[in-house]
Amino acid sequence: MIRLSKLTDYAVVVLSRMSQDAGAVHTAPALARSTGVPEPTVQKCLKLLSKAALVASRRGAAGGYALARPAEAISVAEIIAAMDGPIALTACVDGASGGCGVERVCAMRGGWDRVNRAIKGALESVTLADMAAPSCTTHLPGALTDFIPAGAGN
Amino acid sequence: MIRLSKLTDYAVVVLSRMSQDAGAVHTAPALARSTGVPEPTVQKCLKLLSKAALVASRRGAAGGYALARPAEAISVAEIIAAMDGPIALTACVDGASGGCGVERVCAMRGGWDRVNRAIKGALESVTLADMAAPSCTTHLPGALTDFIPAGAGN
DNA sequence: ATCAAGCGTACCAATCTAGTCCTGTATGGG
DNA sequence: CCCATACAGGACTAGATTGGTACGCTTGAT
Repeated sequence: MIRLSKLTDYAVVVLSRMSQDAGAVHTAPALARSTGVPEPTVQKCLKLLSKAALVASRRGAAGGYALARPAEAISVAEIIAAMDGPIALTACVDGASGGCGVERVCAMRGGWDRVNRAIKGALESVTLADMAAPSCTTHLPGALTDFIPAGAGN
Repeated sequence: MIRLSKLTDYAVVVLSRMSQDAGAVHTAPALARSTGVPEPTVQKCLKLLSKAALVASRRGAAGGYALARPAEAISVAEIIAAMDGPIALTACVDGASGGCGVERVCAMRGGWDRVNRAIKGALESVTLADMAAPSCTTHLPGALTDFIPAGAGN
């Protein structure tokens, strides 16, 4: 399974929570309370997100975090890149020239690159607004089931 | 980084090596020698691949492995599924109902599913033949660089 | 019968991730 | 002016996952 780190998952949750009051300043403890994610983890997420300039931080007594951009302008690809680093499938890709000792392997990097680009495109086409938005509307009981194509995911 | 396991990477290498003599029977030690991948690892890969019916195994003294299908009929998605299991980004997706304890999170599963499907499509569109073939043609220098999001510090 | 080669399982080691905590710094209110 | 609040940054620990290895068993040709 191609695994996405939990931190990224949490980040999406936190960001989508923030997008419900876009422009408002949210403190880390408040976000932890409203999302159910442990507070230290929320802080860790927000720190990484602020480093990536996806959220704006304000220090001090009345401080907190706010979305740096509207939710429509934040892609899932950016969130993943902020949390997990560059989006790449293979170790060969991220500049590790010494990593893959087998040289003849590299002959197929072009193929991986093609896959990588397709995946990146898929991730960029989904915004935070898409994830957070009328979720309750689409999230009917059982709606998820037929949302998944037959045989997909396996 | 969305990480693909090394086993999968090795599997592609081994399979592409086998596709150079499609139809022939290759022994695990011979494949290990010709690819540079450690022999036990090759064995592990081939076992998983034979379980997934991507390669046909032949036991006994003159045994070995052969591609079960022509390289054009084997997609990267199948290889990944054989090695790493179902293709899915989040833990929520693969049937783990108790996995994500935060219920309000699940409101956005529809969004993840959309991403998952796009990724799966991308992986299915690339075949083993595409990976093994004249890849050097498509592997332009720098093509990889602009794939990685700018400022995505690891 | 013997030997080569795959099959299966279990096991160990290394790596990576998740989660926590601590110390510092800035801001605003009393 | 002082203190409480909240972010910033890093270090650290525990856990899980993965990669790699080692055994013994089964199969089939010679």
